[in-house]
Amino acid sequence: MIKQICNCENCQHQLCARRVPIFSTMDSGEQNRIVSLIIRRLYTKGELIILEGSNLEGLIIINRGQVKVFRDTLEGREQILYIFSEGDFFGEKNLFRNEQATYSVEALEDTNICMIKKSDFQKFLREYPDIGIKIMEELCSRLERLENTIESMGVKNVESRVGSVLFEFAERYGKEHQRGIMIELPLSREGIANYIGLARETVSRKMNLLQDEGIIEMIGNKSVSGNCSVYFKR
Amino acid sequence: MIKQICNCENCQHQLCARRVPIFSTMDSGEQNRIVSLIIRRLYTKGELIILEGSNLEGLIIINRGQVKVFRDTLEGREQILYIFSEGDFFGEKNLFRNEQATYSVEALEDTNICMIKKSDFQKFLREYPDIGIKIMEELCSRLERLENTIESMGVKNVESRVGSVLFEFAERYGKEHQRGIMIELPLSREGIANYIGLARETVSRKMNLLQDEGIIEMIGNKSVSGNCSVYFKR
DNA sequence: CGTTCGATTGATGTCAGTCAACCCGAGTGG
DNA sequence: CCACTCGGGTTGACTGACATCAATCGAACG
Repeated sequence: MIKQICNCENCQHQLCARRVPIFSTMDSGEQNRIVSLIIRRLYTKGELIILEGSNLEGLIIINRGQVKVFRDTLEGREQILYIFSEGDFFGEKNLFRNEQATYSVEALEDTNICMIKKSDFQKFLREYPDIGIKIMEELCSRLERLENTIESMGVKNVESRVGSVLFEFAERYGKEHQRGIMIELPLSREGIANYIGLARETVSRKMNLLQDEGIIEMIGNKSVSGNCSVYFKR
Repeated sequence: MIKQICNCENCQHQLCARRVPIFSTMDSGEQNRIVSLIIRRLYTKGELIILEGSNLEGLIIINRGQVKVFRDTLEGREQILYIFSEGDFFGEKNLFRNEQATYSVEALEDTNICMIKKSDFQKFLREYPDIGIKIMEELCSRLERLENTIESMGVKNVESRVGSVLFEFAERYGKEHQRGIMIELPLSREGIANYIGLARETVSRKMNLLQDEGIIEMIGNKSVSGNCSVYFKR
């Protein structure tokens, strides 16, 4: 069996700088400079990476794993804002302003992160405008995703909202399969509910409905170790 | 009486480059270079500036006036995403990617805009990384606003959603007044409804409720020439 | 085998959307 | 000056969809 990921410190560092889209335009000498500045951390599933209201020390990039970004609302509900995985970054809001985090971040699975201190990163940003452009592109696509979310939340048809979120997961994590696109859901029913602002029971019901209509097919409904999977049919 | 705004072409150009936060870090020589590249246009109230799906030629900056950014949904509703006014910019999404506009933009009042062609702007961006940083900051605060919107849409308490949007307007357009913060609403009831995803009647009812509770006070309810105003009480 | 936790299902209540009527101020035109 | 229309705002009654509450199920795990 081939060992797919080398676990030594150096390779992980390399991976981080090389795999991440925002550094992709730099040559390897420049990437090495970044590598030398990176601080690594490992979080286990369920661990809190950032607590809403705390201070952020720098830009955080996910090297391996998956996290949810969320807020706990006054009403006691949890609103999930983003699901981030390998290559995604966060903490960018606080690179310039000195404000507290506006959200909490929790590891959905065991997760390796790389951190670049605010001051270091600012230096790079001025030296390599292309990094800034990459970040802008990413921020723009996040804006677009949030705009889509708001549109679909404003338009109220709950069933299509559930469909949309499954479709979003299919695009990001789906694998081609003869029966359709196979998705390992990153979230439980409750998680999905918190992502799109519904009650968990409603998500349950609507997913059954989508299955009855032949749009999706659920497999291993119950938690087989992680969440259930879904086929998005063609 | 002092003429507050000079209407000659040059001054308007100057204003545009000087007033806009994203160019604020440049010295006047650099600003003049930008000025020379700007294309100006005037739109009258109600006029469409951008149609969803059309091609964008560059970055657009609002010099004077106010616009709404929205999408027409399949269900026949209009979802307003942003209200932009003097100094705000849009079209940034298409500076790098060559995609069609994902929203329409309409002038809410007579509006002067300045446009910088995509290619010109990209050059500036690479020359002055600070511009990029300013844009990133602005994109981040838009993200934050959308995140707030999503949280409040997900959390469903309709009355506080109406309150939040009034508070947002108060922060952006409010003037101090002995009775509270005076806001000239940029949107009609229907507009507000389309902004936060409610029915116009519901907005009406909830605003009355907020008034009964002594949180706001409405003046000149009916359209006296533009929209009604509101005091946000202390 | 019992416990736990997520998912499901059913019954019920509530709140916002919808439909319809009406109000009111502003134009308009005779 | 008055009658008319027009458009936004308001109000009331009704309805339906989703939240809520409660019970049950079923897989995983000790």
